[in-house]
Amino acid sequence: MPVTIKDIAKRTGKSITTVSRALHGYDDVSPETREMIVRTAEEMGYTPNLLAQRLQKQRTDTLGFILPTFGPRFSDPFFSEFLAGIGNTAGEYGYDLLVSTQPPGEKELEIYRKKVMGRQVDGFIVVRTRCHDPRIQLLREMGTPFVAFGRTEDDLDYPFVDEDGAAGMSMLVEHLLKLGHRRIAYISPPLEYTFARDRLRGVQETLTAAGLALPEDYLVFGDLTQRSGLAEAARLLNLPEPPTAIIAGNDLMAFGAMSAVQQRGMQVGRDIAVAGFDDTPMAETAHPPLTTVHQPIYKIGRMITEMLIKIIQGEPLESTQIILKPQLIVRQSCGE
Amino acid sequence: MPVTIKDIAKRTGKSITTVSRALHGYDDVSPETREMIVRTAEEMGYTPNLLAQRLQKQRTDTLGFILPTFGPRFSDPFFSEFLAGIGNTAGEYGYDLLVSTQPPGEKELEIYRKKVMGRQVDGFIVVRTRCHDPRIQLLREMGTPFVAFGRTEDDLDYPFVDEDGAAGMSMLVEHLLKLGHRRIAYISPPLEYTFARDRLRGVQETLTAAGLALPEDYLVFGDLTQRSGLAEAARLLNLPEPPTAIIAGNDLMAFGAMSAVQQRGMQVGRDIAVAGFDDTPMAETAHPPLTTVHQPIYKIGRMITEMLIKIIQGEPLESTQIILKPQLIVRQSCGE
DNA sequence: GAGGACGGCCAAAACGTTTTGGGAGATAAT
DNA sequence: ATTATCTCCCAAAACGTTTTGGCCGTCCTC
Repeated sequence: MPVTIKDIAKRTGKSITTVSRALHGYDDVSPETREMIVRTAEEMGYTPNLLAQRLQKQRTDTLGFILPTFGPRFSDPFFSEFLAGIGNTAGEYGYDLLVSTQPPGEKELEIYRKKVMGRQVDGFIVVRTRCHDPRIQLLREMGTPFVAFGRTEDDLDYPFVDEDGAAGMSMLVEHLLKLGHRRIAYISPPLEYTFARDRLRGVQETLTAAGLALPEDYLVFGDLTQRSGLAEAARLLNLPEPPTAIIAGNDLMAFGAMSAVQQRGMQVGRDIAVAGFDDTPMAETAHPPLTTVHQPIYKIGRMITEMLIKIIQGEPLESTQIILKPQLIVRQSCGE
Repeated sequence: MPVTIKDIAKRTGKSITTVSRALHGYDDVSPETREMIVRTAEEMGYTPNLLAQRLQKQRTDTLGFILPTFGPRFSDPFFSEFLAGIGNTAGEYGYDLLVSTQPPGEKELEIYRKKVMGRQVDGFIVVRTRCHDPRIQLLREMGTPFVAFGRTEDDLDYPFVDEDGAAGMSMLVEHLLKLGHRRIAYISPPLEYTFARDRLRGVQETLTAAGLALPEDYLVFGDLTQRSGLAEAARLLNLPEPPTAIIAGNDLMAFGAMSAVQQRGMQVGRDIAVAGFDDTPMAETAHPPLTTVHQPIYKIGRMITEMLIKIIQGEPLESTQIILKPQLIVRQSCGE
């Protein structure tokens, strides 16, 4: 039903070859013929069949991205922003984006394999790397181009962009120390994520350097959601000697922690300090506005996508392993 | 480089046809040959080339979804949840999901057209319909299967799922009236969206029915972000006679409104009531927990995807236009 | 006027599948 | 012995492109 190149050939009386070449601006077709072909193609509403094009070209011009969803109430500002970054960039470069949703686990790898081996994508974007990330190992084995957001702890050589979470936490802890806090607790994301270890290390090292430590009961673990931030903060506040400052491993848990504080009638920023990590858009308009470490998620999405496209196209990269310096954003949630 | 069906044929000494048929379980190949072929295919690590398969089958098994992003700091829990719904469902049914990001406007329609005409997708999911939605008109014209989240005001016959926003707002307003509120303000999303008119109508009609009205200066407009909720609520609170209750057209703006209230040292739920719409996961853990109207976004994503797949596969639908009854979720942000 | 260069065009192969329409040989029915 | 019916298999066409290699004139050059 749709118009093919063959239809145009028939209509113009030219060969398929000539039509194809005319439409692609080759110079071995005369200007008049080209003009004529282009015009009829337009009239007939021709759009190339991308499947056929790709089969022939042996390239898909498609990037793969697997969204690690957790349960139905999946809602993380991190991902919408990141997705916007990679989506926009891919679009600008003429690439499509194939998105799958899959919680980490067994079937996850199967999807990666199938998309690659089925030649559905030219490359992958991997997000939220884990310490020993099977996805990275698989992609390396298969020789598929990919770029990751985050490092692993295996000493693998692969392209990534990451933010120096340890440095970020360090800045944050120093800030709190300077404000006089001595009892600082930390709600950590699950340690299977590399960024979680990284951030925890930053907290611990900075405290140690200051002659303090992170006591065992001041280190609790959440699952990155607001709900768990609330629950864990509540536990911290119930301690016989509760902390005067709570750092959360991401903004979402920090918001939860703020709610926990407020639920007991205390005031965030005055009675107790709360800080996050990520600087999601909500951090600015929360009450009180959240002190946090900025992570340019959108920009990282763009960078990763551009790197991946360059790799796919065989262009050289200036640097394949980029670690961004974090930036501390001081707002009111830790007081003055 | 990758293994093709031809390689298997060569290795097994059978024809391409037989290999293909064996792998698809046709019964005109003997059990022994089939077994042998399947085994070697596995040994050789064969994965069918989906491009070729699709070109031949004239189906893509892919659904299209265009994420309407607004600027780099795009972050809306609505979309992550919706995306999870459609992504999971598509995956279960063996469909891929092709996601583009594109702000509404000129180029938007071009993308829809290209994906359809380029035979990249079998159908589309349209989200956040507008009153006169050019996307719907285009898709209808092209005869592409699609299902929308939301209605339009043109009287077009197309499949959709929507929630009865007017009824939801009605319940919310009644709740506030019952609590004694008489000065109720509304922060509306842009009226180009059908759901915005719907919700506004619900607010106005219910107030009118109660012998009240929505005065002009109590009706303000935000852009669905938390930031604009904060700004507009601030304007409302600056009025000579400020409202005692603020309803926001979505949760995100409600959170902003809550911040605005708290910034002036007032207490949400005691000094002033704030309510939202959507019941995003954050509503539950905000402080105070937000009274809002529940919208089962994940489930709607699932429903829409299932409907679309049925349409594509030519199966009959029980109902093509579904309007869900909303549910009021009373929490503490409007007091007792 | 022979040789070469060039401009404009095209047939055919290729990409990796699935499907169509048989065909060969064995067994069963007449 | 002929015909019919299976069982197992295959060659070739098709899906819609791009690319390869070459062909046929015309125009120039010596």
